[in-house]
Amino acid sequence: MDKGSEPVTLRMIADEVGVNVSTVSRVINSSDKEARRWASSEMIDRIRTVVAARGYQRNPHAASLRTRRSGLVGVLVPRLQDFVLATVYEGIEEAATEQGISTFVTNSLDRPENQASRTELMLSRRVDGLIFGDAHAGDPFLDTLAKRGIKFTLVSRRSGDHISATCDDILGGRLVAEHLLATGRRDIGILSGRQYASTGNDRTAGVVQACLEAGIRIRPERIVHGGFDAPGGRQATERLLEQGGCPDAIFATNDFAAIGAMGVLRDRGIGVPDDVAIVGYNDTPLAAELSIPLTTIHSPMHEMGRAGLNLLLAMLRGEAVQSVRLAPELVVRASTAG
Amino acid sequence: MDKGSEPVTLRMIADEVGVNVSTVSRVINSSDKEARRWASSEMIDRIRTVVAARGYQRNPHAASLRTRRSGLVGVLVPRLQDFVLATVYEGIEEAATEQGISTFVTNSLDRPENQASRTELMLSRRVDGLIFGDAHAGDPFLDTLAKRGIKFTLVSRRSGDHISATCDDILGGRLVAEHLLATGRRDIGILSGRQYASTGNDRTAGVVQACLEAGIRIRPERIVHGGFDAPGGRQATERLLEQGGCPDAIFATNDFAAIGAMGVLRDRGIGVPDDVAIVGYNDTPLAAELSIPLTTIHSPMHEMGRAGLNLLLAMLRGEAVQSVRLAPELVVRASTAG
DNA sequence: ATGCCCTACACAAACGTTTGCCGCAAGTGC
DNA sequence: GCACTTGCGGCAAACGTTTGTGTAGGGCAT
Repeated sequence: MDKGSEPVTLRMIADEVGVNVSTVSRVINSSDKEARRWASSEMIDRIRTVVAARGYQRNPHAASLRTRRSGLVGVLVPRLQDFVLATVYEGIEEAATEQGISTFVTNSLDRPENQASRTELMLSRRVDGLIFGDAHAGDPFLDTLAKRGIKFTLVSRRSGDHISATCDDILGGRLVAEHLLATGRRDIGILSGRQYASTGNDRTAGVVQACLEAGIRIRPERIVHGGFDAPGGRQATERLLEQGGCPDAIFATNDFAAIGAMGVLRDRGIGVPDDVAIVGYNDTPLAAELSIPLTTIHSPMHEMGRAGLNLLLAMLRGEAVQSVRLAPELVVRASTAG
Repeated sequence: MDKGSEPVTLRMIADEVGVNVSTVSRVINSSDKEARRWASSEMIDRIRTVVAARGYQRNPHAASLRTRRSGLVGVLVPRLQDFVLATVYEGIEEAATEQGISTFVTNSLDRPENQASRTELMLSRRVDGLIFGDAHAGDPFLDTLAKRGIKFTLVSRRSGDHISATCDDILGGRLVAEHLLATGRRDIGILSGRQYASTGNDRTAGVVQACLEAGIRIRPERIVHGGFDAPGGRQATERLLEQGGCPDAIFATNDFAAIGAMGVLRDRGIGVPDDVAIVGYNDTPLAAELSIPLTTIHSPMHEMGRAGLNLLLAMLRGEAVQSVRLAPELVVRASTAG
């Protein structure tokens, strides 16, 4: 449309219509019916057509300066390379676009110093609120943030009583345990992920609970921590195997960690699923494409992101909100067959 | 620091120091030496200390309104879930943060209507420039954008004469061909990716060139198109195999497509690398963890992102810039052994 | 005719910066 | 003694919105 020319302003269209900018502003920012409070029907039409004809676009800086709202939210994730968080962010961004707001996203690499500095950076950009995908359990950082009056929600991981949109990971863990027990497995090893992530902790807790209810106790050395990626899964699995015998099932709290685990087992000539069953988590598209298709838990990552953003928006509107817990779903494939 | 109180403004610190806001502004926005043009050394010190003590943060909306520069750049990618583009974006974001600017990123899903609408959305947010990771070869969209005077650069894919930061994909293709030929392969099938992506096209062209120079002609039906993910690679491979016999090597222009290809071969009982060698592209972390570790081309994804942003910034400063072509590197693993 | 309430706008003051220009005093050269 | 620079800083006008308040004119009841 306009070819590099000056952007059209409220005043320009006000002049063209022969009316004050205030009237134009009100008409633009009101619904059809609401606008009638401020202008006659004909005037509304004239303004609307001129606005459309000139291709007027509100200057968001001027508007934000005046209203003290930016329509911006900041998103912190451990790492965007991680398929899971990337998907969650896609959900956030999709919902944000629907609501006419924009998002900044950045990696914290799960390092506290980054979380703090990146948060301040977001705040200096005057975001209206924040979404954290990298919450650390028991970290006072979020508490102090809340005390400063900063609005935020959590996605993927939960922490304390802060509002969050997560998968019901405890239930997810239970589903895994029930499936493994039903298929005759009795000695379950768990790649539990990072100690500070509620995701791995809850999934692990779910397995432990369900096993206990079935009369099976999981020994502490069967639970190992490590990164949520393939190399992390590899290392964790090696530590697991070195600590005395091979379990007959391994639950990786993340599909990528499961892939790393399968690498180790292949190297050692341990058969999957004959010698040991493997279960992942998140139902990554890769899970179905692996040499040995992976049994896993489908988690609503996209929906978690959407919910996280909508919760934040509700908070910003001053509504009382409650955390959202979405349902996981078991997907059985070859890695636990037989 | 400040506990939810009113944000501190330029006027507040000006009043506290007992000086005009203009002076404070100039001191803040100048280097140590430059500031001496506007204030005495003692005054500079006093202003600096008060600014630090009060924790002053410039209001970017007010500044942008005045300067008509936002310090924002928009980034369009096909999909953030894609590891490759996520990594490129990490590079962009990292470089952006270093330069004190912020980025919006959004998915276009490689659909032209999204590219257009998302671009307009970014522009309505008053971005200073754009970075496209989803350029379509021969698409006039970018040309019209350039004609409108909008500044942008391309990453990952190139298109026309627009400034871009890419991997030297033709060279990458040649490296693959040379390796396969050297290890005795003669009949190469290529999963070429999307027709509109220069990445797949250039990589394919590189193979074809190198083979031709070695006196080997690749038949057109050996080149199949498809998605850059695992399911895409699976489908493309199936079409490839149905078109008459199995080649003794398959070059997937993307690691994930290679994984899909390996799935098909496994299903059909075709041995890798004995019956057919497989090569991927990008050297994803997963490549080394697969059941059959994947020979692939390492491409500087992160660096591409950094270069793309720095090129854009140079353009915005009005400098004359040239496209950047980064070097690929062959990584040999088991999938082409023997 | 008076008072009053609508409708349909207009006025103007912010919001917090940046930046062109002006001014004053002290120094400088002659 | 003069004109002239130079150093240091103030003044005020923008940038483009939003929003509280003001106000004409018309209709209505009294």
